[in-house]
Amino acid sequence: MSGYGAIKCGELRAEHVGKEVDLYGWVARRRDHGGLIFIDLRDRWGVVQVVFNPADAPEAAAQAGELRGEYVVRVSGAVKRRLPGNENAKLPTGEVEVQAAELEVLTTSRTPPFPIEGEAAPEESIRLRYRYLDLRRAEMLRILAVRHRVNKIIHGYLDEQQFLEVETPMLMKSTPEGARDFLVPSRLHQGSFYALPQSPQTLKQLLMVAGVQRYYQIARCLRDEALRADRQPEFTQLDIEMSFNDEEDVFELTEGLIARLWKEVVGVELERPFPRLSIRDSLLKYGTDKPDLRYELEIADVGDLLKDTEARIFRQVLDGGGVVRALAVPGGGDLTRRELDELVGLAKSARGQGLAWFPGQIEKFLTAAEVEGIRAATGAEEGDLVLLAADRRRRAETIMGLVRAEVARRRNLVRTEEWRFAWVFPMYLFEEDDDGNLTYAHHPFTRPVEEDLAFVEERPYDVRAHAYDLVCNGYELGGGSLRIYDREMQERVFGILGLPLEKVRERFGFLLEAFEYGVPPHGGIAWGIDRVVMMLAGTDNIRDVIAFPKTQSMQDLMLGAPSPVDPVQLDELGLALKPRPPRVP
RNA sequence: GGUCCCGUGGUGUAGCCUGGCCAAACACGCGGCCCUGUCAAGGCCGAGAACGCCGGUUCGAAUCCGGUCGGGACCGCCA
Repeated sequence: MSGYGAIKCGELRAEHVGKEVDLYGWVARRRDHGGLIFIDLRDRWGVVQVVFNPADAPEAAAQAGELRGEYVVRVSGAVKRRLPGNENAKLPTGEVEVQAAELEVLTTSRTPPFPIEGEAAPEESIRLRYRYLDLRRAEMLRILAVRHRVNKIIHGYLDEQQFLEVETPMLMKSTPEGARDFLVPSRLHQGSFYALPQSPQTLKQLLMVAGVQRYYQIARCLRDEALRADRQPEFTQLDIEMSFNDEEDVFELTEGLIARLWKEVVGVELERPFPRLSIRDSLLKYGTDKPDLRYELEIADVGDLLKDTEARIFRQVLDGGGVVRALAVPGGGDLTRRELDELVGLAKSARGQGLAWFPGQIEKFLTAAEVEGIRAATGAEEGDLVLLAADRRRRAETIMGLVRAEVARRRNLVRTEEWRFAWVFPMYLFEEDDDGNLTYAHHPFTRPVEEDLAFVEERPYDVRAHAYDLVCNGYELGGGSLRIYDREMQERVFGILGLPLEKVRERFGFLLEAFEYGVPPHGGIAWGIDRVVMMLAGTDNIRDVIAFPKTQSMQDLMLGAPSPVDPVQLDELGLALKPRPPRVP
């Protein structure tokens, strides 16, 4: 076989006219005229028409009658300019065709379970079951190519900037915080487990101690958490860390790379620098930490305006320490009851009580001054509808964030051609855990804004961090922080977190020890490469940018994973399966 | 842990709300025959689903109800 260097089907052009070629590819279509037979031959580069004419190649023409979809063939023949009037403007190869002299069927194919040609993808489970056929579709090969290009540009850019790519282990150590780990039992150390990396976070910090100074890695990360349209258990990060830097260096580097990617992959010149938005404003105005800025619709806090309200639903929430947030829907006065109910349903899906609105149900419980105040705060104009959510702060934000996005979508307010990047910065250092206790928002090594430590005792949740997220069009594309390098500062933070040094040592002793040997100030960022590729490929689904993804229930429908294993394997590992508790009907 | 949507020949859909006219329609695909310039080729003929599965309601269920399995979206979760 010498087809490797052969010309590609999809690359044939008028300039090749007169050449004798060998073509290798898949049969995309057969048009059999009884005498003449046309074959569309497809490879990764595209499709070209092959003509079999019994008058000049009877044997090949006879064989061609037996061809079926997805047969893999070799065709040799001459590239010819198509007869005038027979060109196909829809095909890049449409000016030419190959006059077949010889046909060799390399392999046959069963009728595929779904069409490889054609735009519409079949149901997801079928695509995943036959992923190799799904990937054969031009759209999927195109996305694979986008991903390849992204990786290549990343390598090139960071190499120019003198970054060193370093690989870190897949068999790591489990830590109780963060996402749930995937565990790997140790055979040699029975009863002990490795953990697959959630991210190379601690290792890249050690590489800074090592003096690498500029590190990056396109790293596979694994988290055993619930899936979403933009989340897979296995995903890929561009992990970056540098020394002697501040966040401005991270922003500059990142923006430069993002700008290059957008320019080279989709031909878009991005405006820089990216705007910045504090986490406080983001949650308040957009109800999310990853705002979509392609539409306005700002949420307003109207709790103060209602501090003396008689309306019971607001009274109760406000007295209970909750908040009231409001959003004006431009021209929303014409929303039907049904549409309003759907928005209420959205609020309920976030476990909220619902929504209030005016003009409408809530108006009779509010004073004219309150209504006017809220209208002013939300910028509502004549004919607008004002939606209100009253709840605990975090929940009210979630509800309003969902409502804001839904309203924008329904009313076609999203400027879909725009790329609205922003840095969410600064972020908070601490947050409240489920039990109302203070915990870290990112990880315990995130560097606080030093001046804010002055009020850490009184208002710990207002302490800012040198931490940032990169967002675009409602997606979080990456996040990072500067790290604490000063021992005193680190111990102080542990103290505030109520983490006894002993406890910390158990988990992160290796890191703390390393930091005793001359640690450079450092910080970095990690991007979700899958999401970057999603944006550049124009899909809203992470499964489309991963060659072999898992379903929402974390199964691989093609491999049939996960699967039970041979008891012998379990025994070798010193593992025994617990009987499943019987189902209680 | 929870909420919601979807599941009809190989594929994509219609039918389901308003049960009987549905052993189920349409398109593509598939098989056969005809056809020397098509390119979503065309023409003729044909095969193919008892409606994911289980149970219930009913004289009667693809259609209503419950459960279950599979896929998806979301909330929680994802330092």
